[in-house]
Amino acid sequence: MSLFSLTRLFSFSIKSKTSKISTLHFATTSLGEKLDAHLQNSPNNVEKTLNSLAPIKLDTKYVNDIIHRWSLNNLQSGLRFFIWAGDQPNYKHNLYIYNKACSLFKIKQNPQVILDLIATYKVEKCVVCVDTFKVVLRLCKVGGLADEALMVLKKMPEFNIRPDTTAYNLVIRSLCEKGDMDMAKQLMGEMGLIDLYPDMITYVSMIKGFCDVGRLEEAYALFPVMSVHGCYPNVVAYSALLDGVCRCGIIEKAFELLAEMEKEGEGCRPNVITYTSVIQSFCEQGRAKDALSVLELMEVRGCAPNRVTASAWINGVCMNGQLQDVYKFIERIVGGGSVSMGDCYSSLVVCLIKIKKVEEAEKTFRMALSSGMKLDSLACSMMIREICSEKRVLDGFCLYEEVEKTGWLSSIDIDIYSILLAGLCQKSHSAEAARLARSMVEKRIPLRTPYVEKVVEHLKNFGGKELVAELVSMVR
DNA sequence: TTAGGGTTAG
Repeated sequence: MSLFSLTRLFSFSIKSKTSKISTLHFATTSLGEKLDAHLQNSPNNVEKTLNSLAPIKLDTKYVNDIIHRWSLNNLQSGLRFFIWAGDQPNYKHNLYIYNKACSLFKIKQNPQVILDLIATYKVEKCVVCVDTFKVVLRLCKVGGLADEALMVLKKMPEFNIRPDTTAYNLVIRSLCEKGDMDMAKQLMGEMGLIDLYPDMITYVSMIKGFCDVGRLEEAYALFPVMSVHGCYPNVVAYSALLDGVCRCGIIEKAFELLAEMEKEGEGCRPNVITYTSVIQSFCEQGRAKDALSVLELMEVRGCAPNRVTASAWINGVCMNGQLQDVYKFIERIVGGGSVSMGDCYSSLVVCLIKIKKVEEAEKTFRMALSSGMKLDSLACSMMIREICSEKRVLDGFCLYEEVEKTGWLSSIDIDIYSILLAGLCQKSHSAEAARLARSMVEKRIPLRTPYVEKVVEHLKNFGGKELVAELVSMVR
């Protein structure tokens, strides 16, 4: 089928979509245009102009639109608008918009823009406050600009602004993420010079930072220090340390820490996620026996494992080729009552596919299906996809129909439908293809673009014009 | 939104 006739089939849906988009765009940009005009008249001191226009009702979409426009032709003003906006009452930037600003203003490639911005504030004698700086620091943090964050922090006194604990924490966190622990440590020490004290957030950042670079002893050493300063370690602090200890593979220390957390009681006690992370970490290092000990420990402590715990363990055992242990384990964990058989077998099927034991995966899948287990959507998607990739599209389709009969296929990966349909068409299984196409139309499941031509070519002869048109109108 | 968490494909 030619591209032209395909386009004609599409034309209705495309037209209606475009008109909707352009109206929307127009509505938001008209405000932006107004702002443009004002700022063109007074390009200096953007903030003053913005304040004179206030109140402007800000939301993420509006801010997104403005920074988008200005990043193209007026980068500095765009950045200044962004900083200004982040400090307005009744509006806060979210992480999405910070990331967006980072990429639009090319902060990472050109960190100098941040320093230029501060210099401009100085020259134009802009009215800035501690919260203005915190928006800048947050932008640095999101962009991974630890050194620039530090420079910005050091500039604050020149504006007669005293940084607060949050400002310090933002910079310390940036330095920790960069792995510059010496500077982070130094900065933590400098807080005292202006009568600030590290708080729980400072300490957790430092613990995590030390662990990330393998300086475990220094992470440990923070615990007595923080207690002396009235910051009593909580489960967050302990978990950060535990995570570091696990990643370093120091098994005994991990058990010691788990015991200590339990002993410390309320606020420190490990929970299901704590234990599961440890199990996962041990499994990754091929320590299935130790992972099992953790599982026993959580049972003793009355902390019920969940499907993620089970999955971590099954994954570990499969990767180590100890498949014979898996079935015993599943019996055991399901016996505990907190995880279903279907969840365990779903994880098993996924693992088997990952280690390329596809035949065993299929056997397991069919066995689980016939014993009435509810397999999850990932297991179903991966199994069917795998069968299709072996050129057994009809088998894949039969399995799909079988699973569908059970009534729990609602969340299967929608790409699978296109893969099946295209495969059926290619192999001229016309009756099955038409059946699947009708069911896709009924469920409003879109046909994926790359498969359109192949499917349309075949179905127009066997499925009927109406069916094809409906299918094509839903392409995404 | 100043700290933290867990699995899984293409």
